[in-house]
Amino acid sequence: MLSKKTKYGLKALAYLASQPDRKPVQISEIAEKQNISQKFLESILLSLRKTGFLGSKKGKGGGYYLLKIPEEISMTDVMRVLEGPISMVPCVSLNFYESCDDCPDEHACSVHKLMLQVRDSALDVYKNNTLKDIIS
Amino acid sequence: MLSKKTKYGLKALAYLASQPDRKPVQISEIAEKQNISQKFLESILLSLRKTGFLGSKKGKGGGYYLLKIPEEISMTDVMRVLEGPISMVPCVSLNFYESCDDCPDEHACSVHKLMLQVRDSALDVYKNNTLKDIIS
DNA sequence: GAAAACCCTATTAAATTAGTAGGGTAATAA
DNA sequence: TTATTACCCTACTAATTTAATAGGGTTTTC
Repeated sequence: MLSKKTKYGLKALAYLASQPDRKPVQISEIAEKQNISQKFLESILLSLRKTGFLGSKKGKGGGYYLLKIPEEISMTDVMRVLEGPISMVPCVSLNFYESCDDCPDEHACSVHKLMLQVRDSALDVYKNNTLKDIIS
Repeated sequence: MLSKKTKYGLKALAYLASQPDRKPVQISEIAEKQNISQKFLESILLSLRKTGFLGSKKGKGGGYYLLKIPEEISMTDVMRVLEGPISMVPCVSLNFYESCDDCPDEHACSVHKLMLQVRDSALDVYKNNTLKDIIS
C-alpha cells in the first residue's frame, strides 16, 4: 500500500507543478485545495525541501516552490524519498539492499525471482514518468 | 512491502511444486526446510487450502499437496489471496476498488494516473508467471 | 486406540502510520 | 522596528497491522 505520506507528497508536488508561475505557495493553500491535514503536510513538505525537491521562503508572501522544472523531476527519485524502497523485499532492492536471514541461497529463491521482475517493472514506470507526465 | 505471510506462502507453494511427486508433505517439513515458524505457516497453508490452491490429508502420512499442476497456478491469483490488492491505492484496484474521500475527481488525480501504470505493470508480471516459472 | 497431523480461537508484542499538540524562529512588508 | 506571516521542530499518541505464540481441540489412518 502507498502511504498517505507519499500520496500527499505527490499531490503537493503536482499542485506546485501546475501553478502558472513559480511563486511560493503557502502550505495552507495546498492543504486546503488537496484536502490534506495541514500539520501533516508541513512535515512532508519539509522532507521534500531537505531532499532537494522544494525550496521555501519565509515571511509574508512565502511558501514552497519547485526547485526544478516538472519535466526534470523523476518519479523514481520522488518515490524513493517519500515511500522508501521500490522493491517489495529488501533482497531485491538496489538502494536499500538487505539479505534475508531465512534464505540460504538468494538466487534459488522463488520469491526473489518473482520480486525482481516486479521491481524492474515498477522501476520502468517510475523512470518513464516525470512530474510533468502525471499532471493533467 | 511484501508481508511475511505472502513470502512464506509463496515459498511453501514453491516447495510443494518442486516435489518429485504429488504426495502430501507435512507442515513440519516445509517449516523446517524453509525456516518458517510452524504455527504461522499452519495458518497460511490453511488459507491456501480454503482458497482452492492446496488439498490436505489428515492422519499419518498426511500433509498438504497442490491441487493443480504448477504451470496452471498463476501468480496473479496467489498474490491476490495472500497479499490482497495488487494496486498500491484502492482507487485503481480492479478487485478491491474504493474511491478516495479526499479526491474530487479521480481522473484528474496525478497519483491515480501514476498508480494505474504501476498496477498494470505489476499485473503484467504476475500474469506472465506461474508457479512453474518461479521454481528453479 | 494411539499417534500423527490437521484445524481453530484467542491473545499479544512490536512496529508503523497518520496524525495532533504546541510552541519556536526567521523573514518580510508596512 | 514591529507585527505578522509562515516556516521549522519536538514530542506524543491512537489506531492499525503484522507476525507470531499459546494452547487446545478433532480427525484420520495405520
